Amino acid sequence: MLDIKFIRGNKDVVQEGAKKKHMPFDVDALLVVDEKRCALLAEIESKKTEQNQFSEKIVNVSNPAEKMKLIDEMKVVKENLNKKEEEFKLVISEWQKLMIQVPNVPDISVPEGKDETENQQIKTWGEIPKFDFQPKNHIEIMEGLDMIDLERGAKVSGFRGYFLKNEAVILNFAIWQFVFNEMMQAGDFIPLLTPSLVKKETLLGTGYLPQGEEDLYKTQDGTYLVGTSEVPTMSYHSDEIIPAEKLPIKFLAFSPCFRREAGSHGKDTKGIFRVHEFYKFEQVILCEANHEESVKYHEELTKNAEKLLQVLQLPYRTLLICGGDLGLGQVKKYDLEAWVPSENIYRETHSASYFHDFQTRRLNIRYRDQDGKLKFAHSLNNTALATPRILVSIIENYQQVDGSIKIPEVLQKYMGGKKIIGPKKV
RNA sequence: GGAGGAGUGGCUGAGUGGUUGAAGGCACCGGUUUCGAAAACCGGCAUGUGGGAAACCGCAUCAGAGGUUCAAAUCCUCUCUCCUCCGCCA
Repeated sequence: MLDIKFIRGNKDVVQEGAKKKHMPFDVDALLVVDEKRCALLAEIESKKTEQNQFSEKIVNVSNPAEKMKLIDEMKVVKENLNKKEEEFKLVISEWQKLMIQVPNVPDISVPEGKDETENQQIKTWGEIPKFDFQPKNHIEIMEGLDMIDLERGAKVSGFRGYFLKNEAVILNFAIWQFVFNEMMQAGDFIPLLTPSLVKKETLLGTGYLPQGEEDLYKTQDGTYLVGTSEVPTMSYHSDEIIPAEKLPIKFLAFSPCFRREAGSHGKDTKGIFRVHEFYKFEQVILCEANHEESVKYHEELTKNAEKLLQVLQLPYRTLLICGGDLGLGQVKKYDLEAWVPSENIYRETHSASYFHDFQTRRLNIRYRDQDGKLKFAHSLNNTALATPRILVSIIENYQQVDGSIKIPEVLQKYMGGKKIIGPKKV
């Protein structure tokens, strides 16, 4: 959510921002409603002043007849007030509806573009592996080593269901250990194991609702399954005033993640690249309300993730996300994509964005500034690592001609020194 | 799942229809005192929003939403959260 005062004073900036994000939003329409709201509010307030003054009089009058007369007079004032308040209810609900739809203004450095096809590659790292054999995809490799059961996954869980088996499980645990240890060394992150079942407000607060309803699983109790631990983690400090000296607060959050993938029908229907449930370590930062701070930590979060891919020796590239591919609240976003040999392309593994105070305004997360003023903090987040998706890249890049998989060096110590998975004995 | 109890400012805690944004205490900030500190004493101390150059003034806020009333922290309804007891349970 943006500050209405900011919107009033910078209506062109906000409108241009929406345009850059290719989001249909009419700032003028909002401002018309806002004006109505302000006018009605002023009217109601002056009527209430009158009412309050009358109340005071009524209290101080001892003569019963006079008191009755005043009360009768008040009834008229009250009736008028009620009418205005009914009117106001309609206006305010319209206003609120519009307010939560105002897109945050993208940074000046965000490139123009209508959708993901116009994102800009700004960096590549690592050497794309050359195989002297036809590389298999992760499904073939994993099935060949009895590491996955997709058929039974579908039988038990439905479309996009999967079982990881045997070494895949060990590898997965090794990755978690690795990520956790690396990240804990990387900085002052507070490890957090979060709920994955959350209340609606958390999703509104982080900006996943109202727009993203169809991609969320909802329970019969009105709660939702999160698509990322960013949601509970950001909500952790909601409605709080954080002591300024505690900022920045950095979380390394972990949770299962659930996504309906409603907008991705027919995409990546095989394997474990796109699944309905997965696990993710997420980096979340709350910092002072200052653009430079946000930028600084955005780069830091991105570097942390890059470091993990580099240590895993996975070739990747960094994308600067264009306006049309940004979310409602995002100011700027980098995606990291790791190399997938079977498809001969890079595919997304990380997404780093910052929001300024868009989320904290909705979640009411504040701190007291040096000059004693309460301010909404800034928020940012980035993936640390998600499984099983990262397995796709690891397994495909590390595959051997005999169908076995070399284990990335940094993971070996988490797998009892094992250096290779397979090949399967016949 | 059943039966009860509770939710007031940074904390504690009074307040059960009428100058209550809310007593008292603690914490915090300023001052007096002191060589300095502690103690004591004096003063200040919520947030949001509208107006104003400012002083200051209006409105709202006592978990949240709605209702009753001329008037609600106080009465009624629903929701949320917490506590106690019983049942069930990884």
